[in-house]
Amino acid sequence: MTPVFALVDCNNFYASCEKLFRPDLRQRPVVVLSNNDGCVVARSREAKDLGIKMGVPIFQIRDAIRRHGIVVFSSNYALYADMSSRVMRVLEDLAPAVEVYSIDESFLDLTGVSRAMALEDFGVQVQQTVLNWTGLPVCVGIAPSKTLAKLANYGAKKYPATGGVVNLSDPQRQHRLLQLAPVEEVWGVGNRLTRRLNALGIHTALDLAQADPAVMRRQFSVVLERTVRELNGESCIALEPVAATKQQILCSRSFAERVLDYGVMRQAISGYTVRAGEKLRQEKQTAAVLTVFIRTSPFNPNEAQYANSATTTLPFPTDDTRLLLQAAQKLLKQLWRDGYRYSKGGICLSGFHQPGNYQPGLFDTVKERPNSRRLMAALDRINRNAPHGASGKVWFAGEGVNGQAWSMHRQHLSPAYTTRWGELLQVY
DNA sequence: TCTGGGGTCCTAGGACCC
DNA sequence: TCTGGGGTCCTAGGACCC
Repeated sequence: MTPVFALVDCNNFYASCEKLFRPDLRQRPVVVLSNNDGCVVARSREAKDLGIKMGVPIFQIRDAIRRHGIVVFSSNYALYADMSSRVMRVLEDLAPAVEVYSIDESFLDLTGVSRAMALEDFGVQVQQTVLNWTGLPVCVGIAPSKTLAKLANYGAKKYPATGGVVNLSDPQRQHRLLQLAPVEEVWGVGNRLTRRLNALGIHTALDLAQADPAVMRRQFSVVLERTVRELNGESCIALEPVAATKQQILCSRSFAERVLDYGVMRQAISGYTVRAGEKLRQEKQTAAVLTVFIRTSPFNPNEAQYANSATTTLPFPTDDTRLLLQAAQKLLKQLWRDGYRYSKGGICLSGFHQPGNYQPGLFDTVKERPNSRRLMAALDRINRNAPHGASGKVWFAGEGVNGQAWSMHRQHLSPAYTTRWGELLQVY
């Protein structure tokens, strides 16, 4: 049976989440900022229509914000993650198999559904149900490959006459949309590839679909060959309903203010390390490799630049924050150079093993401390149940105890409407 | 003055093996 | 003068995604 995929994608997801709890903003332009209130990462329809570009630094559009009364939010990931899981639960109710692809997108397996009902009707039903049950608008693209389903979704968003549902099962409709779509809209074709493809005279998705897969493989890679095949309706990328286990865990932040002091940097890196350890234990993994990196801002060419990273292999894979902290602090000491205005730092864990599933070397003498497992579990339990803010939490001294000058700016944060009792929406 | 965070996969090249 | 062939594994870097 030929496979059928749907891509369901929330419209302007972060902006829609913010609007959901602020009916007064229904017709107003809204933007959501990245961490640290740095740049624009989501825009409502109205903000897009005003020409606000994705990724633009906030300080460059201060005028437009004032002139048009654009409403600005800091990103509120607790809210978005919660709304996301609500949407995904609805989709899981409706479709036989779901692959959660990102915070605001899922692929559905609709193979065989057309025997029961028209695919367009199914798409509309998905759209209506998600809207009714979560309040969030979505678009649906349906096609015989994931790449075409993405493109169908692009069509559904781009052309309002579609009502937000596009079914590309029919080859003639495929052909028409491929002709209209610029090649950079194809899933897997980014900036660099677009430039190289344009140079070869490939400008539309149709041009790419008609290219020779073997030539694309030779000149580019097996990835692009697959894209070409997928654009022709040949499914090469399967639905993966079960999320693959992670291969790395990264924790990094830009600092609210430039860091010049080693002690401050040490606190920041320690904080990221603690957070990475929590994520690691959530994943039920242990890590054997740890990388620390620090850098100055690359945006100011007049300033002295320094960016460097250091990696170490731990004596054995561990999820014990104490050992991660030791390793991270040692690496930071190697990396640190006085006299720079650091803008960002972070740590990355990799080389994962399942706990207890590791073959030590014959002459290894170091072992996990006996209380490690229970201590970390207790730590996680306390911090998970602690009220928000520092009170009631336990932490490592290395994270620092007083005001953290490096921690994020979030000047325009909305309440945690759905995840904190104290911040429930109130209706008078 | 001010520019996000967290991931994945592929490839080329070097080290090393017999 | 003239120095093989075939393979694996690892890593860094580059591309992509949202």
